[in-house]
Amino acid sequence: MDTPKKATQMATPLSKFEDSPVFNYINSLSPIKPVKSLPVTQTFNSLNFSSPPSIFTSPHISAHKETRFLRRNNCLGLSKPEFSSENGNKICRNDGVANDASQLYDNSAELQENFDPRVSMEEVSVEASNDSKFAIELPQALKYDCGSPGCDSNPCNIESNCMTEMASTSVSVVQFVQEASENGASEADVRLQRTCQMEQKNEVTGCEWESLISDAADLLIFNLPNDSEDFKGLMQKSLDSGGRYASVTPRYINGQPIMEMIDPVGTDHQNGMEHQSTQPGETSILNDELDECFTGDPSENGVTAMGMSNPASCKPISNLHRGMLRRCLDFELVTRRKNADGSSNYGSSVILHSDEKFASEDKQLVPLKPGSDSPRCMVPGIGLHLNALAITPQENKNIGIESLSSVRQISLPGANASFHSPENCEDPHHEPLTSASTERDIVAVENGVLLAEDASQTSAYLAEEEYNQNSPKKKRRRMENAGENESCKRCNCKKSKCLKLYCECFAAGVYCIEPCSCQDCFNKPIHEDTVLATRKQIESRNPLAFAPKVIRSSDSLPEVGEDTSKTPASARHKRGCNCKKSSCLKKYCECYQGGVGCSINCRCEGCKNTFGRKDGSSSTDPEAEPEDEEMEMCEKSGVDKRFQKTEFLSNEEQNPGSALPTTPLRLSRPLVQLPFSTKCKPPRSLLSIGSSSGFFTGHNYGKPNILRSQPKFEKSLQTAPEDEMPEILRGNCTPCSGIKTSSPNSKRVSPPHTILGSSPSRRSGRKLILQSIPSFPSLTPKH
DNA sequence: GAGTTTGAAACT
DNA sequence: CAGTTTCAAACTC
Repeated sequence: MDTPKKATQMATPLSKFEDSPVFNYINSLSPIKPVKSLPVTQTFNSLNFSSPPSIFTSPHISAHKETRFLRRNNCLGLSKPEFSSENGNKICRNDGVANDASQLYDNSAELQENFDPRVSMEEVSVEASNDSKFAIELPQALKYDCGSPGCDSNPCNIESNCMTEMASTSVSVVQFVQEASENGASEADVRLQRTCQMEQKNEVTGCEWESLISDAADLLIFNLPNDSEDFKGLMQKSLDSGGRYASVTPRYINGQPIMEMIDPVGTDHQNGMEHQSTQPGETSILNDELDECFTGDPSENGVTAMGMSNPASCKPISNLHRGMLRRCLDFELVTRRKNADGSSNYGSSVILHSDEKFASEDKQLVPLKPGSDSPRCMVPGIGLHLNALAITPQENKNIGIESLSSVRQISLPGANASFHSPENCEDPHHEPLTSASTERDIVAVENGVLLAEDASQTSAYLAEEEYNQNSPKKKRRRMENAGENESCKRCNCKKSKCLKLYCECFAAGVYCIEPCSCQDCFNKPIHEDTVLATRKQIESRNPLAFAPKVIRSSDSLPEVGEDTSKTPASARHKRGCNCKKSSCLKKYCECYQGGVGCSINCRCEGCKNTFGRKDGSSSTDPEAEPEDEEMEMCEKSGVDKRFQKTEFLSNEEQNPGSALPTTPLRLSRPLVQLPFSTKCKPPRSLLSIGSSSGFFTGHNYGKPNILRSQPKFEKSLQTAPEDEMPEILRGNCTPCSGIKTSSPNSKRVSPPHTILGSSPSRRSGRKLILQSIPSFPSLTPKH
């Protein structure tokens, strides 16, 4: 039914594409048929930055990423919307929300055009296959992505539905979805199933898919708890599809693989070999992103993906999951919490969002990678937001081991970690209570919308998480300290039961995990209620209790004028310190610890804060005082400070504006994470952040990296000559700014400084995020 | 690793 | 709001 239409539609678009020089170029490049499709995709891209086109658009990695994000978001949104509402249109819209695609969706004609290219792609690849496949093909492709990991027929259907929706055929899609949900007998479904089966044969596993499949109908329904799982599946699917799309297009361009990907079934026709490679690649796309984060080399992604063989397919899937998980960590945590032990429900939906955001924004998700990094570190270090990240590592491990099936587990451990699962501590990750909660809230409340809102939001969520972590300087410290070794280590509370701000974990909004040496700890998922209640109490007393302590002076702080000059980062400690003996030259001083200069708010005595004295001497003016000592301190802390500052800044950016106690975290997280994403690589503590940061682009990268590195740097710096340190610090400043900018919503949106600082635009973005995001992670998580 | 120092958080 | 106590991190040895 739809297929014929599509075919017709396709024809038009194809012609257009063919006309385009790009198309011709592509054709010339790739002997494979797909070439046509490629050009088309590109054209689409140019035409619409939106998701569908983007998916196909191979062109730029970034574009892909974006597309991924968009798509993911779309998918998510779609899935949710679909579930929530049966209207395909709505779904499309939701998808479109994140991306321009929405417009496309809105306009059937546009959609068709966009789709057409895809279809054309499919056709090309599938040509042998029936026209009807076109419509199906897209879905298949999507499925492919999802399915590659191991899709079940059902999942495929779902995916296909999503894809179709995503693609364009809102109506047809809807029908498909409905059919799938209802009967799953639609032709498209059948084909999809076939494709999925094919894929399954080729690739292995799709453990999650199984669940997804089983839940396909449910997914449509999407109920909260269980939905989470479904959501995950959906999200994953969507994500996968999205990611694949993006990746696919390029691949197509590069070679047939893409085509294959698109047409699992048809692809076989073309080249089994390619298929494998492509599939892996596709699946790997997301993985690649993740991997990129891990490896830090986006460029390699493609290679890795390609390199991945069938066996890899499984891995890729796992990777995908990782990405999903990572991104979703927070959400998962939340969901897990909700579900409590019921591991079954993941906050998948939420997670997906987060993941999507991360992935989308950053393909770099690297943060995810963090997982790859040392899981431990990730978990512990990350803290909340970070936690998620931290968790991710574990997740990654789990994922790797468990594979798709493990997804739940992974998600649980990783994302939820914080939420943890049932096992409080065991969950290694603390999870950012807040983040989890926030995620949940978001998911539950905003659902598709939030998701759709986009990566930016997701980033925001992440930022929140980060915030949580960041806000607690301590966490960073831990992270840093633990950094490499102790990453896992957290608190050592003995009397506070980890339910007071004395506890870094609690203060950070994360659950205590194994690394913690706390006694009688109640800051565990098991005691979620208690934790939340306590948090509320504390917040009731001091709404900003969980807000980041360091704020960007420029933005929120009134102090700004003064401090800005003082503090390198232009960040200040909200309350200021009361140091009397440390001269604000040790970490006892929160200002120093935070890498910010002391401000008017400080009541410190004998302030020698290298970052900026209360008097006005700026950190930049270290000479003023004991430079030597300070320098050293600075260096050590300097690095940290940088991080902290950057983080703080980001936080502040988020928070400051927020200044709102509750919300801040979320914001901060996203920001922080973004920067981190770039870091992906090594920084443990930051890992989480890094993962999030992945979104950010260049600027962010630098910052994130720095942040991550901090811990290491600190150590190294400590040992290193002072001179170097100062430089670093100096460098940090810029990085920080960059980070700031990037951090908030996502790199894209904001320009660095302006955004961070006071720039309204930035705020607006953040605000949006904040709004969408539940207030503090900690509180929300539970209920 | 144990003990001390420090300053924030919590309490009054 | 100020003073005191409690607490855990930071620091030192």
